[in-house]
Amino acid sequence: MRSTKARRDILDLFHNEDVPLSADYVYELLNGEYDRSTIYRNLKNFENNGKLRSIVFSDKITYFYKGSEHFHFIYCVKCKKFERFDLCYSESISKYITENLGYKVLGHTLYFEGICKNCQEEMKK
Amino acid sequence: MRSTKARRDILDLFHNEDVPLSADYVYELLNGEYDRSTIYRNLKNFENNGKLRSIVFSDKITYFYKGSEHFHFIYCVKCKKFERFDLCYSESISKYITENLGYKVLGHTLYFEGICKNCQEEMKK
DNA sequence: TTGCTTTTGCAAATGGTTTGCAAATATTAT
DNA sequence: ATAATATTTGCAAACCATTTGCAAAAGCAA
Repeated sequence: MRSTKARRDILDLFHNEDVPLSADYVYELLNGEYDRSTIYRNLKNFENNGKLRSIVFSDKITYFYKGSEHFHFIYCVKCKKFERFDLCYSESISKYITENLGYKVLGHTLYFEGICKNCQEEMKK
Repeated sequence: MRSTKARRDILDLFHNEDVPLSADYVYELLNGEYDRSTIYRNLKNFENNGKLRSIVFSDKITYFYKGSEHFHFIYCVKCKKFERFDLCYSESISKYITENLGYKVLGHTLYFEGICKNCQEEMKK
């Protein structure tokens, strides 16, 4: 895979980013400097070589995040923002699935949806 | 909400079904007797009144399942079938999110992906 | 059955994502 | 550096699950 300006710019966005980004949001963060197809293609490339991971929420949009760590998200259905949390019981569930159902587990997806603190305050007004 | 043949036929499919069904599969199971828009509209109706729940997998297709119970799924990426499992630690995670992040939790999605026993055998051949 | 409301089928629209292709850019050998 | 080769980009069109507008059909109460 060659190093191009588009790829460097896209990947840079994720370095200090803790929450998942959609292709469209990446496009906007880069001020439309690259075509959407370029963004989509490269996000997928990064996912294939492990630099990014992706998750699909109930809105059916793919969100990407750094592939180096393992964590999960809670999504506020009002303000549409994510927050990260690290608690995860996947290992014990994986064990259960492997031992009792015989699967070879490849991965899992876990996310919560709710209303964040700020939005709860907003709604009281 | 009125009782129509379409609604009765659609809902009947879920009574003895343990795994999630897509709108398209519902359409096929009913031999194309109803228009896809009818299927889509009614699945969404059922979800709104609690008769069904839905989950979106990484394929971005909405799958519906009986709303009466709470359970999760493991999906075989080879044979594309689901299997249900009931183990879930969502309550302790919910508690964590509520107490530490201040969210009001509305729901969660948890699924695993892997390769089922049969497909593992197949792959050995 | 009448009259009113909801539901259905059809066709067209939607929207995120993908793809074909020619032009532009990165890499490699000269 | 330069030319030769392979990859990547931008553009426009295609995809595909899902949604929507609208007129005809079906459910339901009186």
